[in-house]
This record gives sequence, C-alpha cells and structure tokens, in this order.
Amino acid sequence: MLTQVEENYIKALLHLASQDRAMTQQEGVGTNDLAAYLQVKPSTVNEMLKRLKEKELVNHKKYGKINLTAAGTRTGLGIVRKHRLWETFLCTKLEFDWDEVHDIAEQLEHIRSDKLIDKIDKFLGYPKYDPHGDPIPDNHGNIPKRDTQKLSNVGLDHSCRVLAVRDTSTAFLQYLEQLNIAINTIIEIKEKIPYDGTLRVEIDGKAAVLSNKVSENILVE
Amino acid sequence: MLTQVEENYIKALLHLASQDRAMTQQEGVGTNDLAAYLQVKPSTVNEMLKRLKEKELVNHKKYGKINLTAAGTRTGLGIVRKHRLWETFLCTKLEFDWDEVHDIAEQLEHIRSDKLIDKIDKFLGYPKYDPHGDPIPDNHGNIPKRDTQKLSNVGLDHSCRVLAVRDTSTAFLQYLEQLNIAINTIIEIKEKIPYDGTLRVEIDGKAAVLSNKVSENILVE
DNA sequence: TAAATAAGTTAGGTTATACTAACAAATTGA
DNA sequence: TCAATTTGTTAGTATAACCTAACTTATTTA
Ligand SMILES: [Mn+2]
Ligand SMILES: [Mn+2]
Ligand SMILES: [Mn+2]
Ligand SMILES: [Mn+2]
Repeated sequence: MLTQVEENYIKALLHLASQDRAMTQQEGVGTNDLAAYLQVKPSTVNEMLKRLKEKELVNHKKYGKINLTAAGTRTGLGIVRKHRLWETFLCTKLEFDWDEVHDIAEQLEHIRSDKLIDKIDKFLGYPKYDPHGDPIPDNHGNIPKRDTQKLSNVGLDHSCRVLAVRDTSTAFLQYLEQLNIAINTIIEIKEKIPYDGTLRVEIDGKAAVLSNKVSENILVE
Repeated sequence: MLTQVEENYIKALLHLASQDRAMTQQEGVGTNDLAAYLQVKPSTVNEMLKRLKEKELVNHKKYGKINLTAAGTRTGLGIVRKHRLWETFLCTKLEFDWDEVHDIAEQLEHIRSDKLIDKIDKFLGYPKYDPHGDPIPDNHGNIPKRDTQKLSNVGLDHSCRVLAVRDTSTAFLQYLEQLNIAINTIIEIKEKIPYDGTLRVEIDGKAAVLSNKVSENILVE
C-alpha cells in the first residue's frame, strides 16, 4: 500500500519519463529533475527513492538515472487513470470548467477503491479522453493511441482540429477560452513569423495571433 | 487548514458528544473515550488535543472533559455533510449498496473543495437524508430535525416505518437486507418478549424475529 | 478513609516526509 | 587536463502522528 506522497512521486516519474522520451535529446530523469518537478529538495527525493526501491517500484543506482520498474509503471498508470476519469466526471457531470478540475483531481486520484473507479468509468460511458484531450488508460493500463502534433509544427495554410493541450494550468486554459480555443476547435494557419514562430491563425472565421509558447502547447490533427 | 487526521478527531468528538447527549446518564467525553473510539492510545489523543486546542477547535483542561468549540462544531458538521453527501452520491448515482459506501466516504469526506461539495449537493437534488437515514447538514451546518424512536421502544401492535439505522457496519446492514428491512420498510410489532426484549414482527406480511440489539439500532416513526 | 482501580498525563522512542548544510562525484570547458 | 560547475548524496534537524512505559490525579469501594 502506497502513501499519497509515494503515489505522487510515481506519477511524476511516469510524467517525466514520457516527457523525456518525447524530447529530441533525452538522457533520463535525475534526482534534481524530480526534485524540481515536485518542488522539493534533492535530498528529499533521495530518501524517497530509497523507499521506492525497497518496494521495487523504481530502479536507481548511485549517481545514475531513475527508472520506473514494470510494477511502478503499472501503478503510475492506475493513478493517471483515476486522475483523468475524475477530471472527466467533474466536467461532464458536475459542469466544472476544464481549468478548474486539475487540482481537485489531484486529491481524488488518491481515493482507494477499485470498485469506485470502475463504476465512475461506467457512469461516464467509458470515455477515452479527458477534458484536456489526454488519453485515459483502461483498467489494464492500456492507453488509446492517437497521432497528434504540436500546432507549432503544422504547415502554412493547413486547417487542423484541436485534440489536446500540453499545459493544464488555469492560466493557460483561461487564455485559450479567451481565444475561443477548446477541444475540437478548428484552427487555420495563415502565417508563420520566422523570427519567433508566432502564428497568425483563423478561429471560427476570426483572426488571432498565437505566440510560439501557446502553439507549442496545443496538440492537433 | 486541518490534516485528515485532525478532521477525524473533530468528527469523532462531534459523534461522541451527540451519543453522550442522547444517553441517559451522560458525563462528557474523556481522553480514553476518544482513544477507544479512534483506536489509538490515550497518549496519542493527548498530543492531538494540544494541537486542536492551539487551533481553538476544542476546549480541554487537564483531567477535564473534552468539548468542541463553536468553530470545532462547525468544522465537524462540514465533514459530516461531505461524508453523507458522498454516501448518497455513491448509492443513488453509482448504484453502490448501502453497506458498501461508508468506508469510501471516509476517504472522500476529506477532499477539500467547497465548490465540489456544493455541486454534488445540487447534482443529487439537495437530499435531506443519506442512505442510512442520517440527516445531511446544509452548507450552514443546519441539520433537518425529525422525530424518531428506537424500534425497541415502540409499543405492541403498532405499525411503523423505518427512517434510519444507528449502526452502519457492513455486518448489520447485510443482516437487515437478509431480513428485508430497508429505509421506509413498514414493520408491525406482534409480540415483545419481556425477558430479553426480543421482538416478533411482521415485515411485508412475513413473520420475523428481531433481537433487542437489532431493534435498538433501527429508528422508526 | 485508605487502598485499589480507573482515567489522564508525561517522557522518550519511531516512521514518513520535509528541510539545510556539508560533502562527493560527474560533467564541462578553458 | 584540471579547475569550475553541476549533479547527487549524506548527516543532522523538524514536525505530524503514532507507540510504550512510567507516572500522577481522580474515582470507587472495602
Ligand atoms: Mn490534470
Ligand atoms: Mn496527486
Ligand atoms: Mn457513513
Ligand atoms: Mn474520515
């Protein structure tokens, strides 16, 4: 049985590993990376690693990179599943906005009951994606695959549909709402400024300008 | 901000205080009572009391009885409200049985979000009673009043409707199901054995025998 | 009322999860 | 290549929440 904090470390490792894999020049997750992500000191991470190693959820040797074991990955996917199902519940059943649900799901993801999460899944009609377009693992840890790319990589004059966001912070999501961008919104690329990657686009027939930081965090196609 | 454990101490004190008031010869809640109820040692309770006193949630002087302050009572009612709303949600929306929901609600009651619990309340249609017939405090801490009495106190040949149960353990609730007793079931008292208070009753036209322990834990009228 | 028992407190120890400060290893780059 | 910088570890401290053992105060009862 894991504590909530242990679960958060596992989930963070899963997240950082996938980030890492997605990056071009990856080189594994270190103590400092995990500490920075979780906003704790590296020494704290070190102690936690000792415990997670004992529980055989991570592999790590002195001065080396940190890796989840198969069991650790399974555990992490279970937590992600709960997080995304709860977010979906909050949006579709309780009418929360997509920028309000993450923090509450951070708490709900730690509720221990297999029966509960399976009933929520059923109640929601077995959704495949959460309110931010992130895939929801099924109860075996399988994640639906889908081809997406960053809006920043889409070529000129193409039209594309928003599938997901890569940042679920309230600030970003509220800015997207202001821009009239939501999941399934169609965006047409009109111009790309070579200097800084700024995009001139059309949304619902209206012109808008998106910074590179914004278009990097929108997944389309 | 309270920890989950602190919340459980407050809730326990609220419960013991109401039990106490209901008893004939009450005399207040002591360290040992609380320790026994929470299944911890009295010394642990003592430490926690120090912290709860600092937070002005309880009054307690050395060797004296323990009392919730007004703020403590308000806090406790908030937790009870969450507990009972979640239980109601689990039964009415997710089709859990009434004997399965208590333990899950013990976890859910600690989720921190006023907005969430008010939305759940609305989603459920502002229920007044939980699946065990317990009253649900509103968001000001007001509890619906209702006259009830123990089935064991009902006179001979009376018919009465089950309003609530005083024990929410799985064992008791499953036994009630076996006896075909649920909330709103009509029970007719046919005979009361003076020796041990055993009741011969009729439920849905069928005869049954209820021990005093059972009839003490059923509230009717 | 004094002894026995019950109730409550204190002291000191443990574990999980944090921290700071000091140190060691690995990497970088002049 | 070796000094500087970055990265990672160790040692020692703190707090919440638990424990046991020893002690004190209050209540019961012979
Ligand atoms: Mn989220
Ligand atoms: Mn979390
Ligand atoms: Mn309950
Ligand atoms: Mn609880």
